[in-house]
Amino acid sequence: MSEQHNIPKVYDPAAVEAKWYKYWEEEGLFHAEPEPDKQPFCIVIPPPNITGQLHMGHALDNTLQDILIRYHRLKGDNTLWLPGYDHAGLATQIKVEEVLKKEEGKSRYDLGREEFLKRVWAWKEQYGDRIIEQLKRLGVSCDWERKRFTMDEGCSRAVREVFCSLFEQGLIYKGTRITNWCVNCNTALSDIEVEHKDDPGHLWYIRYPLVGEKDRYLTIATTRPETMLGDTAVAVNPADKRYGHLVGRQLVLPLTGKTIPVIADSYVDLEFGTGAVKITPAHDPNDYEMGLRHKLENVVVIGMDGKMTAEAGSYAGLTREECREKIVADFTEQGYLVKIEEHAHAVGHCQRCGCVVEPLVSSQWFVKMEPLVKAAVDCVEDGRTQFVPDRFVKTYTNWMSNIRDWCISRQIWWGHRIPVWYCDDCGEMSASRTDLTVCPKCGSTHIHQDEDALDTWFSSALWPFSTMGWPDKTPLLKQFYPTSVLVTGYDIIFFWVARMLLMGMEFMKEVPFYKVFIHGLLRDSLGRKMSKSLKNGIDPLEVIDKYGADTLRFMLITGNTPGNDMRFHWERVEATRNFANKIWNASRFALMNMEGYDEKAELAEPELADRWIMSRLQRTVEEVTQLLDKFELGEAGRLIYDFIWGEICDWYIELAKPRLYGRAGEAARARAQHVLAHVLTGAMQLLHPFMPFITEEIYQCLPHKAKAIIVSPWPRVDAAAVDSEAEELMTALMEAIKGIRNMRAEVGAVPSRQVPATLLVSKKLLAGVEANAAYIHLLGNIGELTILPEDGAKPANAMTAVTKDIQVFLPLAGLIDVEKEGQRLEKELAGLEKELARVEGKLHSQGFLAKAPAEIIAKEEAKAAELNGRKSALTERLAYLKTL
RNA sequence: GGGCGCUUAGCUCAGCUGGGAGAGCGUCUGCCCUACAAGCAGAAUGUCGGCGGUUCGAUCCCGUCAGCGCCCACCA
Repeated sequence: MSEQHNIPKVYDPAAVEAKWYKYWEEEGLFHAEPEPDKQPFCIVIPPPNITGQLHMGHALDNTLQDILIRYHRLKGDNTLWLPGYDHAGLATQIKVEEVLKKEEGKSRYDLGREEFLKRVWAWKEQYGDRIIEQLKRLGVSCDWERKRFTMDEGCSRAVREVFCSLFEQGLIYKGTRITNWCVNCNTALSDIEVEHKDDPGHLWYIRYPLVGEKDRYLTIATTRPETMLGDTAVAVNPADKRYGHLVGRQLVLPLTGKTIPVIADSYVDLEFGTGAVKITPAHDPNDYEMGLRHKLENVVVIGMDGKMTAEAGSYAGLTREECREKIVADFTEQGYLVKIEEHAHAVGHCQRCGCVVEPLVSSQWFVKMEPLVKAAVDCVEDGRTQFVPDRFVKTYTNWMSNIRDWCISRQIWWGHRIPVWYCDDCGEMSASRTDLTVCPKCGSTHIHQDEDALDTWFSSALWPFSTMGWPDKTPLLKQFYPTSVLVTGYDIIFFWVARMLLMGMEFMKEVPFYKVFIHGLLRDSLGRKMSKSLKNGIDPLEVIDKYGADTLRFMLITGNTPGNDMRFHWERVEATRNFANKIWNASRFALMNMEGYDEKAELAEPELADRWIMSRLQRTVEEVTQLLDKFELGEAGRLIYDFIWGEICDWYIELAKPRLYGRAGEAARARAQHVLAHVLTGAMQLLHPFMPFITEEIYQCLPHKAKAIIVSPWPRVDAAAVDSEAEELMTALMEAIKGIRNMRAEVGAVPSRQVPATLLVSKKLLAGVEANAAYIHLLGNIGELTILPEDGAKPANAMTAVTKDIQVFLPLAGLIDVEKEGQRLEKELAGLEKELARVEGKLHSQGFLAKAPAEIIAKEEAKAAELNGRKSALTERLAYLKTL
């Protein structure tokens, strides 16, 4: 914008954004060092996956963080936004395996662990920074010098420390039990990585013959007939009179010839199905528990690959699905099938690949949750960590109080390898902070490390302190832990927020963050989740390319409220782009009229518009500050929008034009320039957290003190500049001008011609209106203006607008349609009377007068007086019209 | 089976400590006036989902019903 005479009419964000981002970064303005005597403000970024591409969710999440960060930086806090990325174990491994398959036709097993990991690291080096570069385009002001990675040396050391510490306390253990197994990804999963969907299915009723009794059966109902090959019992409820006599008897397991017992267990629901349940301990979590209670055998008929095992006899080798089909066919053929019912039930799917999760027995590592939960729940319940909005506290505590042990081992290679070594000689199992080569117990060198890697979320859980140098006691930790705010979507409260609280409380003995600011999901214009498969995702980079990052950012945070989902509409992008352009043009206007501006020039006394807009700026600063402190970013944005467009542009600039054009002399011009520059600068500072680029560009062109707006001081409320008197008078004038414009538009024929007008003004404002009559001339396009006290003579044959303090008469003789004007006034009167009736109803109510606060009563009384005044003026006018 | 959210103008949504219903887009009317037609000026449109309750007063608090959506949950 430096070439003031050639400033383009349309704002072009591309060049501006690249220029300022480079400048901020090169000047080190994002960087923070611990400064113990300053108020810290810190956010750790939710680390994006190295496989990631920027999507709208990131754009929203990071815009929110950047707004908070920039706001606090302006407020003078020692502000650190600590960035980094996540190795995303399974996701990344799958991605690299895909590439490997496609390009070389090989699997990871073909390469072997070591070679494969080299490939993943290479992939990370090549593509890992892609999303970082994309984030930069959004304008995020992270301290890139401190960029961390969940698998860098420091974070890995923290992972080891935490693992070993929990292991030593017995809070990490290895156990053989039934866990969620993805037969496609070939790994165990934690409970929350399984997505339950209600799938339409069937309930098959099958009869199991009683041993030694011809034609006597016990009929069971199942949703998974193929697991019957692994049945080791049938259970009934001990209170079930229908089956009491069968408990202890033996049944023939159809198709196998095996015999299994009928057992009694109160877990069984009498109402469901037939009240008799087949028990498959190896393939169902409930049955597994029951198997333990009754010491039943686990017969594994489904393998880790999702295919039937040798135990399945003639069904071996079939997939689960094929086997089900065949079993049902065999049942039917052999007469065991009684009936089939439609039955929708929840089926677990792998979050990553979508296939049906199989509960299987395997040996896995778990974190024992119960001893950790209390501290993590207490700190939220007592408010040491607060959720915004706070309804998510309930979501969090509910989940935490029902939590089961966390399965942390994954049968993958990419990630933190479990730091446990097994001795082949003495059988000792040792967890170690450093790699072992000899068995600590027997000294044998025949040891091997556990093959599995940790759940990605294990390292994410440590992120707020592992990135600050823990387990060392670093200055960074001292200054910035606990962090100030964590910003994330409600969809990862369990995956991440909860785990950070658990680990933070355990290892730091302090909350990891004081606030959790939760936002919703971005959806497409039809309200659908944006997804790759639907191809309905909007690429944030496309929006930035077409409209600029400022526009995307402002669009994302306005018109929606914390924790709620939001739809993406291109129309809203355009509307926001228009706002950016409006700002651009207002600034362009200011600069074009700042020529010869001298900060030391003699200034004329401020006039009404100056006092008014300065006062409005103060109030806007105050409100915006309060809203930002409450995380109500959308409302804050709206207020700034209204101030800039609705007050600076629509009124102040228009009123300042005569002076800016030099028609009132140099001192008056300087005053207008001074005020416009001041107000615009203040508005840019308020807006900077939301729209960093355009505000920097404009700030740099206006007279400024700080080296850049990004490090300028946040506007402070200047009580002396608040001027209620000016606001009242200005409001009255604006009302009158709107009344005039309204009447002119009604008539339609005289918009461009100056017309005379008469004003009757309340005593209180009479002098003020007289002194500022020029505003009415200018914005009402009024020629000769007669200003009289409120009891002055009303002009005949004129249109009338009655406002609180000013009655306006436009003598549009010959132009007004008496009948139409009468209708217009009748309509206004009707609305007014309705309102008056409501107010007076209140004022006549004893209850209201007795119980309402005095200030409300006074307000209602003032309202009644005003409405009465307007009513009599209107009535008078109507009576007059009828005489014409 | 629990828990939560939403229902406000034609559309998308604001409206946070209960006191005269708002914005953007769209629609209609008039304007290329020396910042901006991505603009200016004006207008129209709402039993704030239904029903009860609390209150002097409810879009806002409580209860209930309805519709939509989400999350959690080991009843085959």
